[in-house]
Order: sequence, then C-alpha cells, then structure tokens
Amino acid sequence: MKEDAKLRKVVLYDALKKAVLTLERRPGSDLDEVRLSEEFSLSRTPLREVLRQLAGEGYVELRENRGARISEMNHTSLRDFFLAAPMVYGAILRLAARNARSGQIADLKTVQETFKEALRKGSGTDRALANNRFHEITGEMADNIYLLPSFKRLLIDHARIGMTFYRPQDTQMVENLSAASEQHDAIITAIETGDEAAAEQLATDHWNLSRNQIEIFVMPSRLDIPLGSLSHKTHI
Amino acid sequence: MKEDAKLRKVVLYDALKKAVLTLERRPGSDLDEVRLSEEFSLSRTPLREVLRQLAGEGYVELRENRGARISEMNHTSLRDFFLAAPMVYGAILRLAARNARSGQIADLKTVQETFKEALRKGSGTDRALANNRFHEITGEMADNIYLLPSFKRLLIDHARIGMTFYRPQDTQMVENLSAASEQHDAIITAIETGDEAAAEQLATDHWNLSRNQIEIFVMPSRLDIPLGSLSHKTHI
DNA sequence: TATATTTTTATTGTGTACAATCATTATTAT
DNA sequence: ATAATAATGATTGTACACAATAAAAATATA
Repeated sequence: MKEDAKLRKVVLYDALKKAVLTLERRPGSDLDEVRLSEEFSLSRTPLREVLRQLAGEGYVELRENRGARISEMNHTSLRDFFLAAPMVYGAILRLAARNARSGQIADLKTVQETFKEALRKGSGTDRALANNRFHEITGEMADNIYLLPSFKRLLIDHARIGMTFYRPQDTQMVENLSAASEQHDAIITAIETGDEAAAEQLATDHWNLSRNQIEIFVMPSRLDIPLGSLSHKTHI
Repeated sequence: MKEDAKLRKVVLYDALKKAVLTLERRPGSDLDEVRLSEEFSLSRTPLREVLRQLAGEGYVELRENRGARISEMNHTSLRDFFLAAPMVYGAILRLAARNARSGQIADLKTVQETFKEALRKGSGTDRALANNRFHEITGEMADNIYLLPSFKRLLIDHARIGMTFYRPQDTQMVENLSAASEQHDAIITAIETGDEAAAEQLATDHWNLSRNQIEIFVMPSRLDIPLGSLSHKTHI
C-alpha cells in the first residue's frame, strides 16, 4: 500500500486516454475533478497534474476556472485532419522504413495479428485500439521528436474517427476494412525492406481509404453536427 | 491582492518559456521546485502544474521523482530538426497564405519591423524572440490544430538555435541575417497575395538558410557536443 | 584503503483545508 | 411581471503539512 498512489496515477492516465480514444467519453464532455478523484482513489492534486499533461498531449482541453473537457471534434477539425494526416503520416512512415529496428518490426507484426483478430471477432473498440497501437509503433520507429507531437495528436482523432467506421454497416465498409488490413501488411513489408518511397506512398493510400470511409459515413449533410453530440446508436 | 496568484502563474509560465527560448536556462539544466516557487511567489502545487504543461509543450522534461529539466538539444535533435522543419514549415506557410486574416497580416508586419529593428540595434535575444514571434504568427494563421503541435515544438529549438547564430561573428553571417529578413518580407507578400506555392517555397528557402548558418557555426567537429553544455561566451 | 551498508539530508509526491470563482436560485426594485 | 441584484451552492485554484523517494554522508566491514 505504499507506492499505490503512483500506480493509481498511471491507471488514471491510461484510463482517460483509452476513454477518449474509444469515444467512451465523448468529445466536449466535462470532466469532474471530484468524481474522478473518487473513482480513481486519488486526491485532486495529482489528478489535476494528469489533466494538465493530457491537455498538453491534446486529449483534453482546460478552461480557466471551469474544469476540463474532452477535446472537441467538429467538421473543421475533420477537414484539418485530412489535410495534415497524409503529410505527417507519409513522413513518419518514410522515417519508419529508414530507422525501424528489428524488435519494433516484430512488435508491429504482433499488433497487426491482433488487429486482424479484432476484425474477425473483436468489437469496434478492439479494432480501433489495435489500429491505434499499430500506428503508434510506426511513430516510435520514426523516432523524430519534432514530428511526433503532431503525429500523436492525429492518432487521437484517427482513433476516434475509427471508432465510428470500424463498426461496419454495409458491405463496402467491410471491404474497406479488409483493404486497410492489407495496407497494414504492405506497410510492414515496406518497413522491413527499408523501402521508403513505398512506405510514404502507402501512407497516402491508407489515409485516402480512411477519408473515403468517412465520406460514406458522415458526409455531407451531417458535417455541421459536432461528432461529440452523436451517440453511437444513432449511427447504427 | 486577490487574484494575484493566477497572474503569478502566467508570469511564471511566460518567464520559463522565454528563459528556455533565449537559452537563459540551458538545455538539460535542472529546475528546482522550491527555488522557483520562492522566486515567483507561488506554492509548489500550481508551480508543478505549470511544469506539467510546459512538459506537454516540449519546453521541459519531467522525470519520475527527480524533478524537471529544460529539454535537451544534441546533434540527434539537430538532425531531426532539419529533417522535419522544411516539411512542417512548408505546410504551415502554405496554409497561412490560404487562411490568413487581415488583422494577422498586420500583426506580422509589425513584428517584422520589430525584427528589423532588432537586427540593427538589438541584442541576440531581441532578434531571436522577434523571429520567434514572427513564425508563431504564421502558425496562428495556418490554424490547423494537428500541425501546430509539431510546429510549436520546432519553434522552440528554432529559437534556441537562433540564439546562437543571431549573434553574427563574421560577414557571411551578417549577410545571412539580412537575407533572412528579406525572406520574411517575401513571406509576408506571399501570404498577403495568397500565393500558396510561393509561400511553401519560401519556407524551404528559409530553412535552408538556417541550416547553412548552423553548418558554418557548429559543424562538423562540434556536432557531438550537446548544445546545452556550450556557454554563450564559448562561441565568441 | 576500498567497498557495502546504514543513517542522514534534500527533494519530490500526495492529501487535506481553505480561498476564490463561477453558476444557480432567491430576492428586491421598478 | 420583468430585470437587476444579492444570497446560496457547487466547483475550481492555492497553500501548507506530511509521506515517500532519491541522493549524499557517515559508518561499518573486508
């Protein structure tokens, strides 16, 4: 019972991150310090430090004297997302192909198996989290402290968007999912062979597929509705 | 005397940021919580929150049970820097040309005048800070939440590198400085006319100039020395 | 003398009490 | 009845005391 506090802090940090990524906590929703501190058996002091850190990483937003909120997502951020993602991700994958270490490649393969497994019989959450982890590893491979901040910020909303379209509604979405999985395989190959050009091109393809999926799903009439206000059930 | 605490918090935040950017506090140096809390008349609780936030933005690094440090700079980060900067900055300037608002353009012109003034009779610090502010504004113009994290991280080290080469030692460096100033002017024009291609190209030119300056200055023999361990005087 | 072990000191991390601020409801004045 | 104002309640922000940890010094042991 001595160093529990530090552990609980990590638990809180991980739990909040996951809750954001999976849309368990929806964009724009409030975070109550007292409730959180009770739920995670932490006093408000370390809790607030965690919130600050999460804010710095883009998971939550802090407002003066008015508590924290889960980061917003709206049609503006979607537009910004698809503008920034291909470029940053292209650079990350190119660097990943250049710098990846064998241990990391092994990790990537493992996660890809997990992702395929999730596609077969996992939940939307499982798929989104596995996909998120896949891309996180490519970020670690790239190992560029200046690109990582934006890349990580992109991954947050990539996961949240994924939580929507990883629950396939029709045959085309199912096809897109398996296409995404095949692209992951191709990405692994490109990284393994150090083929930077191929890796960069695959990034573009991968994000184009995502954008396609989004367009099927939410465009164009719903674009003015903040994603946070849509419950999951509305989508099904 | 009532809401002073909040003010002092902002003062601390700004002071630390500036101290990092100007190399007043050197990369890798320790931050003592008690000393800082005394210096800024804040208790350690809000102080630690500020440190967490600064860590999220890349100004400082936190280590478990071992306090905060100013973010490191070494030859690896320099390499990463010049790899990431042209791309991110190119995208930022392209978007700035696309989205800039007239008020922002006016601000940019004002800061550019300040920069020129600093070149004529200001200190190295003045120049680096004015240059930093110039680029910050282009970031605000671009207005893309996914690109900004990396851009801001780049600006930190851009300023710190600048603190070195904005103290010109020979005629070539002076020429480079005035070239940088002219590029700023060209950037303003490109943004004002909405010429995205020109803006993007200018970003490349601008960073190439910076890299050039660095190479004159620290390459290649000193590359293995962490920048933080070099005092200013050593350079002159 | 060199190395391990212990004790001491300094620094970071957490819990709690209280102060300041915001949001809501109640009250008063027009 | 409506609008402005004041009291109330809920929530965030700060200070300080103490606990936990790491670093340094002192002691013991080979």
